[in-house]
Amino acid sequence: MRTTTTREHIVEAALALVADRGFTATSVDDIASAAGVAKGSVFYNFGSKSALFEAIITEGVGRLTVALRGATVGLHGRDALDALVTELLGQIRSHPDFAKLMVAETFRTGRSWQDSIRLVREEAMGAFAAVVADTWPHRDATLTAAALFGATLLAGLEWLVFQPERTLDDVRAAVLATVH
Amino acid sequence: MRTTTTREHIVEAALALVADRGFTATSVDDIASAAGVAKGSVFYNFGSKSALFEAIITEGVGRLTVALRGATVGLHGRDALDALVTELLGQIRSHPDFAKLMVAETFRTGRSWQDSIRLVREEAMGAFAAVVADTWPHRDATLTAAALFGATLLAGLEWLVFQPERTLDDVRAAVLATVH
DNA sequence: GTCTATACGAAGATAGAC
DNA sequence: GTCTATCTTCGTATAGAC
Repeated sequence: MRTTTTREHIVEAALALVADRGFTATSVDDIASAAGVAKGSVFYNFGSKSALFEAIITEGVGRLTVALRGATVGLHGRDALDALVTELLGQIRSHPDFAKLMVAETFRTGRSWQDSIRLVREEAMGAFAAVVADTWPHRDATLTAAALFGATLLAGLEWLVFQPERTLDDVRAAVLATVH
Repeated sequence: MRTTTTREHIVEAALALVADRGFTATSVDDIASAAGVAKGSVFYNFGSKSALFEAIITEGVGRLTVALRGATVGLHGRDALDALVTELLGQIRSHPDFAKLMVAETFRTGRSWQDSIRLVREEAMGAFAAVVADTWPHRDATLTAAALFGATLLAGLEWLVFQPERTLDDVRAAVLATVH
C-alpha cells in the first residue's frame, strides 16, 4: 500500500472541511493545518484555492460516474432500480463528504466549478432517468428521476449524518419500500 | 398594500444572493447594493451579517412550519401525504431561495445558525414522519420520511431551477406516482 | 434612520530560504 | 518540494455627518 502523498493529504483535509463549512468559509490556512502541511505547499501543489476545489470535484465525479454506470449493466426494471439505489447509498457511505458537497452546491449558479457540479448531477440523474425510461416508459423520466435520486440521496445523508447507527440495508429497504 | 421597508428590501436581497452563492461568499457590500441601500444601513438594522442571516432563516422556518402543520389537518393516509407533498411544492415555488438555502445548509455542522436550520429540517421531516407513522405503521418512520421529503424537495428544485416551464401539477404527479 | 469614510483583521497569493 | 515571512486585497464592522 503506497504512502499517502502530500497532494492526497491536502485533498482529503480540504474535502472534509469544505463539506462541513462550505468553500468560502474554509480558509487555506485551515486546510493546510488540517492536512499537516504549510500553506505554501497547498499553492505549490494546486496553484490556487479554487483549482484545489475543482480537482476534488473532478475526482469525485469520475468515481461516481464509473460506479453508477457499472451498477445497472445487464439489469432491467426493478432489479436495475434496486442496484442503482444500493450503489448510490454505498457511494454516499464511502464518500459522505463528497455527497454533502454535491447537495450543497447542486442548486447554486455562477461559481467557477459549476460545470463540474452540473456534470455530477447530470450523471446521477441520467442513470435514474435511464432506468425510469426503461421500466415505466409512460412516466415523466426527468422529474421521476429527480424524485428517486432525491429520495435516495436525502435518506442516505439522513443516515450518515443523523443516524449513523443504522445499516445500509435499513436505508436501502426504506427507500425501496417508498419508491416501489 | 404597505410600502416595503428597508429591512424587507435587505432581507429579500440577502436571501437571493446567499441562496445562490452561499453565506460567506456573499459580502455585505453585495447585499447592500442589491437592496439599494448603504452598507451602514444593513448593520444598523441587523447588527451583524450573521444576525441578518439568522433573521432570514427564522422567518422562513416560521412560515414553513405553519404551512406544513396546516396542510394535513383532518386528513389521513394518502390524502395526508398528497396534501403534504402539494403544500411543500407550493412552498418551494413561493420561496425557492429559502428552499435552496435549506438544501445547502442542512447537512453542515458547526455554523452559528445551525440550530435554526435543524429546526426547519425537523419540522419538515416530522410532518412526513407523522403521516408515515399514521399510514404505514410497520415502516421505518424517520428513514421513510427522509426519502419522501427528499423526493419532494429535489423534484421541486429540479423543477424550479432546471425546468421552470413545468407546472406544479406535473411535479406533484411525478412525485406521487413515484412514492405510491 | 440612512449615508460616507475609515479602522482593523482575515485570507489568498507570492518570494525566497532550505 | 516544503517551509516561513510578507504583500495586498477584501470584507466586517464602527464613527460620525446629515
